[in-house]
Amino acid sequence: MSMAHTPSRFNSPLTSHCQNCSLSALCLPIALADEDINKLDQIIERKKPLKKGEFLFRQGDTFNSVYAVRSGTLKTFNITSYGEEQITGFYCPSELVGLSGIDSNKYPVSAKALETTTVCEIPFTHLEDLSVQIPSLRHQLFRIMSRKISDDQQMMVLLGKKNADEKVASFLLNLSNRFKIRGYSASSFRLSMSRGEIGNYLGLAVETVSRVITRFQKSELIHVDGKEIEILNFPEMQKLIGVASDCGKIARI
Amino acid sequence: MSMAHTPSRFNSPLTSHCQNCSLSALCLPIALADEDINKLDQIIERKKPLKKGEFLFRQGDTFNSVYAVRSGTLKTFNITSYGEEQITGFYCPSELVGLSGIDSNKYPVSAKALETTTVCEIPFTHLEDLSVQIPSLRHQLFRIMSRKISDDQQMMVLLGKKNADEKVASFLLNLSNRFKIRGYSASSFRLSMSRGEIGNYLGLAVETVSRVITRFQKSELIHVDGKEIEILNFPEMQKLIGVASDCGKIARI
DNA sequence: GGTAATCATTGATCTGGATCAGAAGATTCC
DNA sequence: GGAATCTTCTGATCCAGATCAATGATTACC
Repeated sequence: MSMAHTPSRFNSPLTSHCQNCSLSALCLPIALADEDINKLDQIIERKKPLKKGEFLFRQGDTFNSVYAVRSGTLKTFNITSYGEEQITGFYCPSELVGLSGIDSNKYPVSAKALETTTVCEIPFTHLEDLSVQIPSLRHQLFRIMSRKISDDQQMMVLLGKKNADEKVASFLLNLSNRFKIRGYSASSFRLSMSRGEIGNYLGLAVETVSRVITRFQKSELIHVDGKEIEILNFPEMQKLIGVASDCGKIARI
Repeated sequence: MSMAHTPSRFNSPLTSHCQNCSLSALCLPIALADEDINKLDQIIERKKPLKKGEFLFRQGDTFNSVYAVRSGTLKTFNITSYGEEQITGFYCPSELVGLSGIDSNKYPVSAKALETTTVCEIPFTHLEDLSVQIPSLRHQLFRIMSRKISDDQQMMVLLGKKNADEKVASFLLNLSNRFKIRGYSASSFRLSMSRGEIGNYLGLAVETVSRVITRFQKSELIHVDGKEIEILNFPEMQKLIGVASDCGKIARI
């Protein structure tokens, strides 16, 4: 399945194998033996890049694979009964899209590229088979799904309890953290989604997102230039979202 | 690990093994061979009932097991930075609690009984081991986690885009459906949670929940007597939440 | 079985963020 | 390169649902 001899598919010479991929430390094969990485490498297909606005898959399509983002950004979304879109997630490099399709064998959401985006396609039946042979891969897979569940639940807390300022601050710090984890700057980055998409995701109107961002800029929490964001005052931003490191203790009362 | 000879643990004679459990068709072992159900039965511990208000586990506790609800209801919740509780889910019989703890090896939420509740404890390392031996169990486990991810995303749509009427209607129909699946009446059931807990879960004030329920009753969509709910007009209720069976098509535009 | 505590309901008022409207910037695409 | 189409921003107005307040109805607990 490796692409090395399949010219019709996209294949950057330097990252055409999991071994050489710059994301290898972040992607699935954490701490896999060389031999195991080879096995994983065998089942992965590197697809040609998606252009902005192209679909990776559509709500209702038959589920066959999960996808690891290699570069670029994707959004996943539902279409509500009135035909409007509800964004359920943004996916950055090294993140896995499509896990929600396992249950019903259809993707319950659509996935669309926000900019030019490359992904690795991982046929799920192969991944499942491989997970039997490689215990650490299996455990990693359970962990990734578990992580997704707890992240989504955090998102439910955000949507249900937080006000506009807290929502936008949480969003920016969450992105910052994801960039940091993969070695990019935590304080300075580019938003690949529009204000409208941010609002849609956070349950806010575009105008509100715009106003909050302007307000944050005026109070020198962040500096904004179009889609370029710089976080100037981390402590204040964190105070805004109420970083509660002592949740466990409070819960104990 | 079977409880048959361990008097210190709760053990109803009729449901002390997975084979005899009335939930067997709903719980994990879908379509497992007898021999496989036996293996699963070996690792499961039947715990003594939780009384209303007791914790199954607390946010921050070390993760060891997932739990299948056998009778009663649980809620899971986070404590926000201001010490208020945010409910992230309700769990009915045959549903699995605790999956979000796999990733960090700690439960990221607390789980508390809403009424007298019995659970089966399933040590996760055993379950993982067993999932290697029994492919259908492994696949079922992936499906359950995948299902949880798509359900939570539906919940995000609800919290982000729906108004009070739609939220309450969705909540009632969702419960109705879960009761129906396990063979209880879909139209008549008892709410084990308070109005306050419903509001907390849906991102609404208690008063709003109360008013919506009263309004639904006045327009003869439902009949309410305290915690007893009867759904009188399913089509209208479904219209309210916009059952869109043609989402896939709309998404295609 | 009686008192305290919690829960549910209803009414009156207030407000955060939605909606409407318009005016600049950016992008896209012939 | 310029018209058409998005995107962002800002101001004015409005409203769904929060908050405040008060009174019954249940439930829990000595």
